[in-house]
Amino acid sequence: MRKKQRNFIKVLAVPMKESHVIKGYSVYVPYVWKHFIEQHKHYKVPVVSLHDTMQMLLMDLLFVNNRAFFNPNEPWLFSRHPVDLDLLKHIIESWYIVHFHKPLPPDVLSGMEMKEEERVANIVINEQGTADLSDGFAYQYVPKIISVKLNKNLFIPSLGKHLHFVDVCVPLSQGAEWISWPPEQVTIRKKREYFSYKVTFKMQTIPFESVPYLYIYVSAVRWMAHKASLRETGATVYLQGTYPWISGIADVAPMVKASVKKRNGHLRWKHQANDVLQEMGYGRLLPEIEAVFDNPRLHLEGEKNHEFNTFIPYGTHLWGTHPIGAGAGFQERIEIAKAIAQQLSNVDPFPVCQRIQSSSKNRKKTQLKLPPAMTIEIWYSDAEWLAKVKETLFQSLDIEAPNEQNVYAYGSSKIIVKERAITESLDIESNEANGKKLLVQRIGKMLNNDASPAFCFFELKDKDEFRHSIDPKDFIRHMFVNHNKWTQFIRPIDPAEDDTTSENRFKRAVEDLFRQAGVVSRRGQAVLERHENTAFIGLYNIQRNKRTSQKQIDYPIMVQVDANEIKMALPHKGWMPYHEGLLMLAKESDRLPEQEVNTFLCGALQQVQADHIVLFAEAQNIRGSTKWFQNKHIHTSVHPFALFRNVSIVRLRDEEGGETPEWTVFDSIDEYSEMTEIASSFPTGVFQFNDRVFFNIGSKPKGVGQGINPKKTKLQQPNKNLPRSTAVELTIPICAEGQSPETLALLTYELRNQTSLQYDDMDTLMPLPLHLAQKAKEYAKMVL
DNA sequence: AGCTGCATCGACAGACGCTG
DNA sequence: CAGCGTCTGTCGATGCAGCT
Repeated sequence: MRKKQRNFIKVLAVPMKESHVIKGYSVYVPYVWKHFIEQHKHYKVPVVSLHDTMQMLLMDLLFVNNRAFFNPNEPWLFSRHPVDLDLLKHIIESWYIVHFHKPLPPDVLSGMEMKEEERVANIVINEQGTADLSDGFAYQYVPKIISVKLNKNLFIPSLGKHLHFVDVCVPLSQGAEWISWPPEQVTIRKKREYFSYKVTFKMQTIPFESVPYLYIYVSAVRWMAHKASLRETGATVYLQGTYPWISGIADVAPMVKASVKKRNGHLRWKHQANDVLQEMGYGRLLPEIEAVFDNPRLHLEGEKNHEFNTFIPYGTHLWGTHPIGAGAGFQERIEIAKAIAQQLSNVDPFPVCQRIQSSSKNRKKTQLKLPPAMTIEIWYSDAEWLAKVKETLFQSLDIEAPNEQNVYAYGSSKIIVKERAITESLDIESNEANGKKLLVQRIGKMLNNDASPAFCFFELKDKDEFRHSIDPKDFIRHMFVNHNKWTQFIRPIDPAEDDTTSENRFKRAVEDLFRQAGVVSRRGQAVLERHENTAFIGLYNIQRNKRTSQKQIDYPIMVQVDANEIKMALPHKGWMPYHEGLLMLAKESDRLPEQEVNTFLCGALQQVQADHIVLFAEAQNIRGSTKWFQNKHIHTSVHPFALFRNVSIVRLRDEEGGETPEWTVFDSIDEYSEMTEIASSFPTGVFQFNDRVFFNIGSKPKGVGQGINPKKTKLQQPNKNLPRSTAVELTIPICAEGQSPETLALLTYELRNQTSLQYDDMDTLMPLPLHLAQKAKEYAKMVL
């Protein structure tokens, strides 16, 4: 049976058409206090710690302004209700004593005042019709203020009940957050487990949209019910309880996020929060955090030993896995978002995006396009491993039987295979004084001044197994690059590994080696040949910091794919074949001054011979070095490459940092009018948002999201992983003559869809030239 | 104009859990 | 051998205001 195609998606984003006027109460930094803090420069007054403490103790605060000490026109604290100044002073004084072991001098806080105030967040629209907010703080406090006003008692039809949400006081930068409380309970393996639904709100602008949008994300928080131990040095927990100084609070108390730190193997509250409370005269209000981690279930079951219950959300920074699967159910996710959106607007405010269809069909090529000549060296220590690599290699090249000369033909390409034994031990204790030098010597000895270009497989243990010795991977790659050799590592044969996993491992390794030689999938080659006179170019800024590289690297590269060749351009070096570019990258990558970036890009573009050039760049990567790609600067006619008439530009923005919205799917516009969304799992395709912005949903690896019934709620399938398929936002500001944003959007998807040799059965997140550019990063200079 | 201290922000890393 | 999605924490770059 043919699967019915879903033709519409609805984006879970609410347009914020009106400017917001917020009435509240503000406290400004008193002059004496500001002066006092400044006098204490030598102390490094940890203002952040004070702010975190205040946010934790004064739940009513809408925000704490961390910059207030430097900006006398901005309020320090902003609250919906009048602030109890005596209490505030008491908190500050107690905090000071705990941190400095002496009392705050008298009168430092005497000038503290509270006043009623309005803040205005106006929507300003630039000449391109793109919205921005007049008040820079608005991106942070508007979501908070909107969320505070909403009714949090929501009826969720698929659950057949109401969910009650509580506000979570989070630091200003994290937007706004709700948690459903009491938590949901499920029984897994005869044990009771807990989770809550979580809603987060974020303000986002979208190019060429005259209004900002409030993105609504619905996810799940899985609470730890059994002993929790930290893998990392810190964690965030949720606190819920009654402060002694607050009376008559709502039926369900709000929550606060608080930080926990691990020092010398022991857990403690960050900012000495409990000591501050004790200093205030309330005793140790917060529970001993180590006891909470030992038995979190006590707190979830509401046993009242202390004023505050503490809940530990599961994260990968904790050891072990959680019996409940990640993610919220598809049904509830939509229903929760809808129940919220309906309060913000009378009509259904979610924008609807229609699918755009491509009519073109590709015929898969039968052969891969390889370089004319290729030498492949296999560096082995285990004969069985060597045989396995050869077998996999021959399979990929359709070679029936090995011959004695080890020279093979594939299409018009000549392939030479060489076997080379790893004769030196590369396992050198990390405490060996000259360890690194020794390593370089030994690798050099094996290479024996042979600088003939070759693609090399190298048998090497996993990183984990070099825990007590130096990991030679970077040294090998570096030395090999200097001898014109590309490296592909493959782990030794593991007897515990099952056959299919092992086969896949070797197959993917062979494919990744071919990728380094600039080989694309059969389907990818067909796509490129259909667009014969078009050059597809990915712009990518390689960034590495000092932790992973000798020095900081900030280096733009370009990767061009067309029907004939895959090329790379480097600053001051121009275009060269992709594989040569990789070697060059290892030697040349550096910091390129910002003002030289555009010279490089334009210079390289000038040498491109094609009827049509399509440039791809990832927003989060490129907008730092080329400001034009930022939302507020992106433009439909003025652009950095205006010299070239035949250029089209596609900017991609992915999910990182919550920059793309969630969505839901449905079949037809009739269903839309009846408001009957179908919570489905994973459609793919391109959906149009406005004239120049699209959302592209790519396919997932097979099996991700399988075995999930989208009609069932999380409560009905608690142990299933319910992934959130995200969309990539495509912005197409510039179209060459004869091109339209629609055709370019479809083209972009075509270049994501099964074009990578290694993933020829699924989509890559980025289109082929960008994908290859990102992959080149591994060759940028590294730590030695 | 250069320095200092604090704040924000983006990139990155590492982990799990699912997958091919 | 990899991918994506999701989470957390760390680091370095950058930006700002005030001081010298």
